[in-house]
Amino acid sequence: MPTKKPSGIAAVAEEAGVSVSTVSQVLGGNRPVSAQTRTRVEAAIDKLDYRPHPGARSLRSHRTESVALIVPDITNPFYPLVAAGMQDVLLPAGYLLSVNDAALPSANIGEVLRHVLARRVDGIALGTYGLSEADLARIADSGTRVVALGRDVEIAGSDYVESDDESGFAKVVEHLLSTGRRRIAFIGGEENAHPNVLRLRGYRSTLSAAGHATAADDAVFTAFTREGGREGVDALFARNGGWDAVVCANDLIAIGAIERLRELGRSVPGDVAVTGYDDIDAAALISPSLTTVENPAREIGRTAARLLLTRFAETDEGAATQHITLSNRLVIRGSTAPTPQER
Amino acid sequence: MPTKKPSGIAAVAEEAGVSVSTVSQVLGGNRPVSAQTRTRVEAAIDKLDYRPHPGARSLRSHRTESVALIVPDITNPFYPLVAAGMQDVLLPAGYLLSVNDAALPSANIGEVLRHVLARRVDGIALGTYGLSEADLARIADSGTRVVALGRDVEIAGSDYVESDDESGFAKVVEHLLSTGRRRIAFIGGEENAHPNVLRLRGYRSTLSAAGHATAADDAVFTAFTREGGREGVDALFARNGGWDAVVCANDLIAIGAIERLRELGRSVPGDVAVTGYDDIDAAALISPSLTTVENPAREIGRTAARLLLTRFAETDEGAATQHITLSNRLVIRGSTAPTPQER
DNA sequence: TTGAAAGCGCTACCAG
DNA sequence: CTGGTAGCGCTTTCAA
Repeated sequence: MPTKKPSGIAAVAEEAGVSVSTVSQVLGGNRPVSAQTRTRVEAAIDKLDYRPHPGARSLRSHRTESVALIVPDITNPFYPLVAAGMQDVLLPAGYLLSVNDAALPSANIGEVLRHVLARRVDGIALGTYGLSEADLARIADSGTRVVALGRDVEIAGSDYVESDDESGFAKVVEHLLSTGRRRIAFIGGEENAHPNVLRLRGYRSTLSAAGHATAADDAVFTAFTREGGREGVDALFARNGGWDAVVCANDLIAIGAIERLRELGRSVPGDVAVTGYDDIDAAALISPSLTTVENPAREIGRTAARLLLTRFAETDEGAATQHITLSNRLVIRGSTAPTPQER
Repeated sequence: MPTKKPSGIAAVAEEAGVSVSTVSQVLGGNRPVSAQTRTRVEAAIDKLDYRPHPGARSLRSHRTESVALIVPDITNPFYPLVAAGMQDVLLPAGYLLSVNDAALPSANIGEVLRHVLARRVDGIALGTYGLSEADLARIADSGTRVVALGRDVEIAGSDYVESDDESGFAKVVEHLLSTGRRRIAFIGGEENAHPNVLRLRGYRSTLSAAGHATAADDAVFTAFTREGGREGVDALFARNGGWDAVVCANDLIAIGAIERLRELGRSVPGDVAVTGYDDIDAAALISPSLTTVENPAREIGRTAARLLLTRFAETDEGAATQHITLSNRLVIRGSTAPTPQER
C-alpha cells in the first residue's frame, strides 16, 4: 500500500531526500543550508519544474508579491509607459503588475481601489486623485504601501515620484516670452489635480517674475484629454479673443486645442502658439509638431517600482518619506515657431 | 479566559452567529441559504468590512480569479485599449488583470509567460507569437485557459478573437484602386506573425481578383513599429521606385513610412498614397491624416475576456473551440486623397 | 545544519 | 437548510 503521492513542495522534498522545511529554506529562506543539500534540492526543483503556489505562500507570509498601478486613463499614452517602466523592475523581482484604469464605464476610482485592496496587493502606484476619506483610511489600515505618481498623497509613509512640472512650465513660458508672445493663456486639466496645480503655478510664477500681470481669467480648467483641449479653447475665447499663446497642461489637451483653434479659423503657430506637456509620440506626429516638455514616463515607472520594493524590504515602518523629482527637458517644435511678420 | 479572537471568515461567522461554512456559502457558494441567515451574514461582512483572503481561497479552489494579458509592445496604443476592454468585463466579475509587456529590455516572451504561469493565473490573453514548444506544453499541462488575440494558437481548447484583417485589407486595396492607384506595395510587420499573414493575403488576393499581377517583391517585412515603417520604405525603394501607393500592416508602420517618404522627397498623397491599420488616435492627428481601418481594440479585449470567463465557468473541458471575428470599417482620410493632376 | 509540526484562511465534503 | 472538520501548500516556530 503506497503512501499518497505528495505534491508541491513535499514532492520536491521527497525527490531530494530532505524535509519540506529545508526545501522551503532553499526557496528563499534565510537560514543556512549546506551547499550539497542546496544542490540536491535545486536539482529536484528543476527536474519537477516546480513553482511554489503563490496562494499558499501568501497565506503564510502575508505578502502577495504583486503590485497594482491605478491610472486615470489608460488611453493616455503616458501611462502605458509608466506601466512598462514599473514592469522593468518588478518582473525581475518576481512581482506581478496589475494595471487598472479608473475611468471605466463600469467603475470609479473607489471601486477599483477596493478591488485591488481586496486582492491584498503589497503595493499600489497611484496615478489618480480624488480618493474619499474612507478609502484613504482603508489603504492606511490595510498596510498596503502606496507610491504616488506626480503628486503627494495623504497617507503616512507614502513616497512619491514626480517630474518637476513647475520648472517644466517655467521653461515653456520663458520660451514663449523669448519668441515674442505676450498674451499667454493656460488650459488646465481637472483644477485640483496636483499636476494641474503645479503646472499652473509654474506658468503663473514665471509670468509674474517676468513682470507680466496674470489675471484669474487667463486660465481655464477642463480635463486632461483631447476633448478637454477643445472645450478649453472655447471657454478661453468666450472670455477674450486676444491670446497669442496657449499653454496646455498636457499634450492631449494641446492636440485638442490645436484642432479647435483651427476650426475657429486661427492659425497655429501664426496667430496662436500652443504648447503641451509629456512629449507623447503623437506630439511629434501632428502638424504643426508640438512644442512640449519631455516627461520621463518610463523612468517615473521604474522609480515608483523601486520605491515600493524598498518599502517592502524594510522592517521598521517608520522610514522617512521619499520624494523623488525627475528632471525634464523642453522640446521645441513647430507649434511655437516665431512669426516675425505678425508682430 | 477568553477564546482567541477569531479573524477572517471566523470573525464574520461569530458576528453573525452562524458557522463558517454558512458564511462561505453566502460568499459565493451555491447551496441554499435562508434569506434571514443571508441577511445577517451580509450585515456582519459589512460591519467588519471583511474581504476573503484570495490566497487562502485559491489554495482550496485552485483558482486565482486573475488573468494575464501578454502583449508584444505596450507602447503600441492598440494594446492599452485591449487591456481596457478586458478590464471592462473582468473587474465586475471580480478578476484581477495583469498586463505584461513581452518586449522588455530585461525579458522575453518565454520568461514573461513562465512568470504569469507561476502565478497560477486562470487565463492568459495572448497577443504575442513565437512561443517555444516547451512553453506551449507548459501552458497545456498547467490547465490555464488561453485566448489568442488576432491569431490562432496551437493549444487545444483555446479560443481566439480577431478582427477580419483579410477583408480589412481588401477594403483598403479596393479603395486605392478606385482612386486610381496602380502600383501598390505592402510593408508588413514580422513576416510570420499571423496578423501579418492575413493582411498580406487580403492585399494579394484583392489585387489578383482585380486583375493585377502581384510580384513577390511588392512586399517587404519589418516590424510593427514606426521604425519598421521607415525601414520598409527604404527596402521597398531599394528595389523599385515606381510605387504610387504603400499599404502598411498597421498604423505605426504607416506613420514611419510617411515620415521616411517625405525625407526622401516624395509627397504623400501626391506621389504616394499610404494606408495603415488599427485607427489609433495618432492616425487622425498626423498630417496628412491617415486612411486606415478601424480595428475594434476595446471590443476585442471585451470579447477575449468574455471568452475566458466562459471557459472558467464550464465544467466539461471539451467544449468546441470558439473563433470570433469582429468586423471592421475603412476610414478614409487625407493620406489617400486622389491627385488627378498627377496621372 | 536539519526535521517535525502547527497553523495561515478558506472551501468542500460529510453529517445532520 | 446548517454545522463540523479535513486539508489545500506553504512558512515558521521549536527541537534536535
